Amino acid sequence: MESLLAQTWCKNLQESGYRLTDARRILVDILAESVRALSPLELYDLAREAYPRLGLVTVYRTLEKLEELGLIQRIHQPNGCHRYMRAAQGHQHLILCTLCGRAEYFEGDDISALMNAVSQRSGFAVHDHWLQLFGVCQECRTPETSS
Amino acid sequence: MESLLAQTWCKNLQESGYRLTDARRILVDILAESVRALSPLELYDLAREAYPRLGLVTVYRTLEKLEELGLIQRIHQPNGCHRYMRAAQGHQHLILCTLCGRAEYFEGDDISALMNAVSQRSGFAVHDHWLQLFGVCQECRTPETSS
DNA sequence: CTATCTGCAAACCGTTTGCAGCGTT
DNA sequence: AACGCTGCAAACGGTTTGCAGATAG
Repeated sequence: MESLLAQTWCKNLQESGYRLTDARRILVDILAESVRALSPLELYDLAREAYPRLGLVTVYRTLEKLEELGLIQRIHQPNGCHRYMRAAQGHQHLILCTLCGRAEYFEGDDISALMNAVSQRSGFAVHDHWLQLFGVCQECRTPETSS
Repeated sequence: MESLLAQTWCKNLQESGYRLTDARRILVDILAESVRALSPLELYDLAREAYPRLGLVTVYRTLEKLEELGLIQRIHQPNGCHRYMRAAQGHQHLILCTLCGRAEYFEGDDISALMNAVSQRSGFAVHDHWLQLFGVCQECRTPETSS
């Protein structure tokens, strides 16, 4: 039931001094497994199927800890709401399906050259950047073809 | 008092069937002039210096109309709050000072190649993208040098 | 004169905090 | 047994909506 990634995350939580509870195990399980970036509410609904007594607050507090440990990351959307997804490995960027939230990472590293150029020209000390694509994933475009 | 850009925006508002009120004139004036991306509350405070009876709600409603007309655009920040700034001309991207909100546009057009590549590889139909840099502007780095 | 715009108050939504009791370690 | 974690309820901050009166056209 519990994926390898989920197990790693649980161990990571414990080794960081956090306790391993039923609520956390279930949330970690869903997040580690998901190909979609999930909003706190979506995650809450999914988790409650397996664990109905879960509270929304616990979802927020767990997301906070997982993000702090660098296991997941917060993803911004045009509408202002946030979703969460397993963290990028190294220098990856995200493409997000605006219909279902499916998210995939890709590499696109020529950004650093651009950052330097802009840094020079504008006088800004650039210390961070967002590169994120939005679109519609294959599954959402071909409704009945894939399961 | 009223910049050329502000005049254009006012005319644009009127031609779109909106009425030109004192509140709108002042808000347009500040937004068209500003080198900083402003939060609704900042804009409200600035505008109230000239027009104390202004309500925050009017600020939101005016921002909504100006954005709808494509004159300003909503800018997302890491913390989740929004700022507003005159809209990009053509294919420009933004660099934002995380201290004062100063914002400048730059061109960086090789993004479209990347978009196509990712589109092919992932099966997503990409229809939008964010490229935004964050940093500290010259003025914020050298406090007393510039006025 | 009419329709739009305004400001106020109150609703709203996602998120955070305080607290008493429960569960891990 | 001790402390962290949980769920509830209530607070919070940014934004939106309903309304009666003011104002642009």
